Amino acid sequence: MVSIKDVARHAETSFKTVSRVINGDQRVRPATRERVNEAIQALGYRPHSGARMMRSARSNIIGFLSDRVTTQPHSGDILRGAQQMADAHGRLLLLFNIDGEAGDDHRRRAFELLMEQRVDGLLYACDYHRDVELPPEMQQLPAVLVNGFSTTTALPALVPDERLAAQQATRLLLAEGHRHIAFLAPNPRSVATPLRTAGFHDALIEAGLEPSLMPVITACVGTPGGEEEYRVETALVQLMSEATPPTAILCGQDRIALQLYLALARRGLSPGRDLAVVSFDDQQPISGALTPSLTTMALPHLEMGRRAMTLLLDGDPPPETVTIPFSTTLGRSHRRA
Amino acid sequence: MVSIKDVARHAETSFKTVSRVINGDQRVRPATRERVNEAIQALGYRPHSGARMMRSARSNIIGFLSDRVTTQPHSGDILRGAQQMADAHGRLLLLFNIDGEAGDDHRRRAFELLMEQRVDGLLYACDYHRDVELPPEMQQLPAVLVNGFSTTTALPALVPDERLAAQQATRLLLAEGHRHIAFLAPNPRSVATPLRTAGFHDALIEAGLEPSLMPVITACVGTPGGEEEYRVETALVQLMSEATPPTAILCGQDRIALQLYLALARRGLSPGRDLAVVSFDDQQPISGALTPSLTTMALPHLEMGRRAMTLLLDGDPPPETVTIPFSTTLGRSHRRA
DNA sequence: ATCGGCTGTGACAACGTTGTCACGCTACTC
DNA sequence: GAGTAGCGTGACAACGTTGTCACAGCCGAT
Repeated sequence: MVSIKDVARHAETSFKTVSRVINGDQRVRPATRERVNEAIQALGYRPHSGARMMRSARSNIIGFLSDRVTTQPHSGDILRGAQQMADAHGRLLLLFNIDGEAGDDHRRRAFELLMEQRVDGLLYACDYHRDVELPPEMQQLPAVLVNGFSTTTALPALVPDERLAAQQATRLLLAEGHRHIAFLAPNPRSVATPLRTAGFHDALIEAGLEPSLMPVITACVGTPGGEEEYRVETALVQLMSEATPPTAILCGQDRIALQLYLALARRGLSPGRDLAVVSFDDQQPISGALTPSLTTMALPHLEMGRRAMTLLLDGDPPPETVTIPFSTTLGRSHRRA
Repeated sequence: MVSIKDVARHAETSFKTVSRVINGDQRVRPATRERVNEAIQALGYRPHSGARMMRSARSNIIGFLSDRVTTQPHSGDILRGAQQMADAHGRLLLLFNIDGEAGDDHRRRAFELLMEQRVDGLLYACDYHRDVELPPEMQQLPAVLVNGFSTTTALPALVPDERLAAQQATRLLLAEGHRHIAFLAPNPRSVATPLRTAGFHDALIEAGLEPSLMPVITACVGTPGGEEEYRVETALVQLMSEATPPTAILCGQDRIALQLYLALARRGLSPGRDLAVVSFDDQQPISGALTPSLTTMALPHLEMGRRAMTLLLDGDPPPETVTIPFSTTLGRSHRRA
C-alpha cells in the first residue's frame, strides 16, 4: 500500500506537509498543496484508518448491534436509516447481527469485538418493539436503543408511538362518519397491543363515544416475531352476527388486514366500499399489493434509525425513551364509498 | 484505554511476553501465561485493532456494499447470511448501503471509504436479481457479487436459479395431475421473468406437454424494485373465459399470488380446493399470512449470503456466475382437494 | 569442562499517522 | 537596520502492536 511518505517523496516535500494537506491545514503554500494533491491523485493514496485511529483514539465507526434479526422484513429500515445518517456524518457502520442463537454469550462476544474495533458509539436495534435486557457492559460506551426499551438499564431509546398512531388511525375512521368501529387486536403478548388498544379508546372518548361498546377481538396469537396464527375469519363471523355490526374495522397489523381482505372477498364485500379498513405497520409486500389500496399507519423504522444515529452523534442524549410518530399511508380502504 | 504495556506492568513481565500470550505463542512458561491472563482479566484489556492492523496489513473486516436497498424486505437475508459466515470466520462486516440517490458518485465514495478501512474483501449485494454495472475500482480487491451479475466485469457472482425453481414449481403441479397450467408472469423488465418462463416450459416439455398451449400472461408491470402495478383480476377473467380453463396457476411472485387469492375469494373459489396455486419468493409477510398456506419457491437469499462470504474467505473463487437453488416451501395451495 | 542447541524472555525497530516543537524566511514595526 | 511577529516547513516522538534479533540459563552430547 502507498503511504504518506511515498506521497511526500513524489511531491518532493516532507511527509508532515502531506499530512497537513490531507487534514486541511491552511498553513501550506498553494503551490505546495497543489503538488501534494497531484501526488495523491497520481499514486492513488488513501490514508490508513488504522494508523489514524492510533493517534486520535477515534475510529469514526459506529457499531450496529441488532438483537435477533433486524434484517427481517419490517425492521431493516432501521438499519437503512442509521446508515444514512452515519454516512452524512462521515461515519461507517459496523454491523453485528445476533440471530437469537447462542443468546447472551453471542451478544457478549459481539460487544467485545466491537470494543476491539474501538467503535465510537453503539446502536442496539430490536426486530420488533419490545422490552430488552441489556448486558451491563453496554454502559461503557455511548449507546442508543432503537425499537425497544430497557426497564433494567437507563439508556436513551426510541420507540414507535403506538398509542398516538392508533388514535390517529381511529380518527380517520371517525372523520368518515363511522360510529361503530371494531378493533382486531394483534398478538396480546406484544408490547404494542395494549398501547394500540389505548389509542383506539383515546380517539373514541375524544369523539364522545363509549369505548366499551366497541368490540375488541384478538385476531392473532403466538410468539411475537415468531410463529403466529391468525383468527380473522371467526372474528368477522362474530362481528357480523352482532345486533349492529361495525361499519369500520381497525386492524392491529397488516397481516390481519390481509386476512380481512380475503374474508371480505369471500363474502362479496370490498374494503372501502362495504366496510372501512385501517391498519398498522405498512409492510410493503402486503400494503403495496392489496387492492383497493390499504390505508395503514406506517411504522417509523427509517425515521427511528435516522433519529437514533443523530442522537448518538450529536451527543449527550438524555437516558429517556422517546416515542416517534408513525406516518399515515393513505389508501382507499378507509373511505366511504 | 488500557494497553498491552499496562498489562505487562500488572503482570510484572515485558509487554512482548503479553503479546505472545495474546497470540497463543507456545513458548511462554505456564506460570507466566497465567499471570498475564489474570492481568488481562483484571484490567479488562482488549487489543487495539488499529495497531494490529498497522503491523499485519489485515483488518479482519469485510465490506458489504449494497446497491440500493438491501435492507428491504426480501433481500435483507443476504446480509444476514453474510454476517453469519463472517462471524464464523472471525470477521466483521462493515456495511455501506447505497440508496440509489447520488448513484455512481455515492458508490465511488463508499468504495473509497471501505478502502481506507483496509477491508480484506468486499461483497456487493443487489436488492433484486439483475445485471449491475460495477465501478472498475472494484477489481482492486477480492470481491463477490450477490444476487446479481455483471456483463462488463469478470467477478465471481451468485444468483438464484430462477429457471430450475420454475421447473420444480411446475413439477409440483404436474405431480398433482394438472395438465392445464397458466403462468402469471412477473414484470417483463425483470431478469427473472424469462428464466422463470423457461423453467415453466422445461417442466412442461419434460412431461410431454406442449408449452404453446399453456397461457402466459403478464400480471405485473412497472419498474422492477420500484412502483409496480398488478393485473391479476383481468388475467383471471381472461383465463376463465377460455374453452378449457387452467386447473392450476403458477404465479410469478408472491404479490401476484396474493392478488390471485383475493380474485378467487371474490368468486367464492379457494386456492388448493378449486384451483391449484404455486408461487415464487416466499416473502414472509405474505406467505406467512395467507390461508390456505401458500406453496412457494423460497428465494435462497440467506444461502446466497452465506455462500458468498464463504467463497470470499476461502479464497480464489473463479470469476463465474453460480446459480443457487431455491428451497421449496410447501403449503396447501398446490394440492388437489 | 566445553560446546551446541533449545527455551523463555526482553530490547528494539517498524508499521502510518498526527502532535509538538523548532527552525528559517519574509514582512512588518519602531 | 535591528527586533519581532507570523508563515511555511521539517525533525522527532508518540500511539499500540508484532517481527526480528539477541541473550541468559539450562540440558545433553562430546
